[in-house]
Amino acid sequence: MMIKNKRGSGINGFDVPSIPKAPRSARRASIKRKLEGHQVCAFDLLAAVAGKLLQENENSSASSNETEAKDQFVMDGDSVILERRNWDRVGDTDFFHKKDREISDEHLSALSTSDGSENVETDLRIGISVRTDAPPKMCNNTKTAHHCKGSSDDAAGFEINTTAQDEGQRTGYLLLNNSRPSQDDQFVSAPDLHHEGSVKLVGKDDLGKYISRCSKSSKAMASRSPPHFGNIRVRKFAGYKYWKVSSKLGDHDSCAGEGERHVNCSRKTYHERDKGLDISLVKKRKLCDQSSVITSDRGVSSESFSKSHEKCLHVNKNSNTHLHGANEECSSSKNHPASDHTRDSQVRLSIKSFEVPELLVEVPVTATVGSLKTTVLEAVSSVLRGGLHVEVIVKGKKIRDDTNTLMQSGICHSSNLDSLGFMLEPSSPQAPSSRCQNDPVVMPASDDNKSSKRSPDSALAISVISDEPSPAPSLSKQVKIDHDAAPTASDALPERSQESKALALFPVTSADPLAIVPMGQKSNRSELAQRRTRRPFSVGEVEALVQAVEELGTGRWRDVKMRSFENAEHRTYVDLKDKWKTLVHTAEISPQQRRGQPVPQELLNRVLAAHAYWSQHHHVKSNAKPHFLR
DNA sequence: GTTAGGG
DNA sequence: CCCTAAC
Repeated sequence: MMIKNKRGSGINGFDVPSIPKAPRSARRASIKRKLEGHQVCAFDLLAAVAGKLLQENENSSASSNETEAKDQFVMDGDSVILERRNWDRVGDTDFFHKKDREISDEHLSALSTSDGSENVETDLRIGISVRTDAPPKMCNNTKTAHHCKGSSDDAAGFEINTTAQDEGQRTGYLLLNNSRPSQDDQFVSAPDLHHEGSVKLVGKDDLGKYISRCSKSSKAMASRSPPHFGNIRVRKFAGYKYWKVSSKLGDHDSCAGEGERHVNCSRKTYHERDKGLDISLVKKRKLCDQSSVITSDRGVSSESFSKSHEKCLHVNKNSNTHLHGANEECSSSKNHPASDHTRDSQVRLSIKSFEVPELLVEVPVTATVGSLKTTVLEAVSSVLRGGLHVEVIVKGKKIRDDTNTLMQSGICHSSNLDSLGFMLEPSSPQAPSSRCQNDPVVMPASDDNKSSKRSPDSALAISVISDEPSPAPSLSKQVKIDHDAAPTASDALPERSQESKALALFPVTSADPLAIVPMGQKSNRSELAQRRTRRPFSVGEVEALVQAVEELGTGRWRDVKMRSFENAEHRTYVDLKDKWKTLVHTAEISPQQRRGQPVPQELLNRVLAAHAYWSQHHHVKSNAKPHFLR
């Protein structure tokens, strides 16, 4: 089985870059991320751990009954501690007793770079303390997590328990089911998915409901039909559950009590609930001072954003109530009796789901379903391993300046919230370079500003590309066929190694067969529509283009397309027109000013000649060849 | 649907 | 590469 970048189709010996070349924006974001605060670190830590577990899970079938791992991650203020028993079995000993005050990407990466060769059942709990204004001693207030331990099944529960005394408590949960499907038929689509034909990778339920139920009756949870994923596309990967804000200082005690109760939730229930790959994240976190967010995974719309003037917030574990009255329960609202002014200054927002990086998976049609499942799992794990960070997207644009206020960013009125989106991005590009070629290779999809326009609930898409030239029609519905082989004359692909990096990023457009369908919202699709991945023209393509223009002129782009780029479906005639435009420009500037893949001067000379000719003979766009071609 | 040009 | 006006 081979997974590769879509653009790599037709290219043998696909060279997996050690560091996939992400668009500048992505790289910039990655760098920037390192400068961000604890929240992001905590967030990424969770993602990294999730990846770790998934990875292990993948290899866990042989020894599923082995000793249970019991570990703890604790982020204590600025520090991170991971305690994990028998962690050495998976080779991350060095990191996992690390207490480091510089939580860096490297650490997070280390956390998740185990080769996973050993099977370990995992049951982790993460305690995270996000310190804001609290003095250092407040770190001692961190609630150390305790696992939902118990049975030896292979589910894993994470808990985020954050405490900052001067801000009340914030507690959230990341629930990650690390179980493996025992049978293939567990990958059928869940009947309750919103969209048939799509596959969810995520737990659909609110963890709050889940845990609540778990607290009451583990039987009920155990009997629940599991969320599923399967088929070819994984549609949704993770939803961050609600968390509720209250400014009532007195509330956090009860909240903490709830949290403790959740902690005791039997891990077995997790396991029994989820077969297959199921990731549910319940998370609560303070985004910025005086701001709180209620999130749920119910859909896409952004409908509430609660901003508290208080510094106390706590988790409302009852998911059944999180959609209503959240804002009203903020003591700030109560303390300042629901003045319109107060309400106007607040934005309530419900994050129905996060968009996570797209993955591309390529498998031969002769691959087994089981191997496909493995591949998908690998894909997901790969992304999670790299860690994630959150991007905020307003009207299709990422808000990169974290210092902007919501108002400055246009996140203030409900009308604006329609175009508000969140996206999870890989913190660091995966570097599967060590893999042998036949191993599944998964790359995080590109981000750039392209994906920033993606539909907000386009959580996770995995495009499966067939090597078969003409797959069965029925298959073509589900399998994205790649016809992106370079056009006729571009076989040489001298820039191949360069391209192979860029290839790592291949977005799925909403029009693609495997595109993700918005769950609840359709109106903002245009604003969040996805931008195509940049695909530089190869020299061969340029030559083909020049040739065609020489013969057809500059006003017949559709003919050019049909003549020389008929099979290059990713090149529209507009693309060709644009490329010609840039070619002319390139030819007119000095070589020193040119950038990108060098175009042979000979070709540029032909560009200039053709451009000059057709500028003069614009009216002679007949079939007659220009004189310089005769 | 195409073309042309600005962004 | 996107968007849109103009055809």
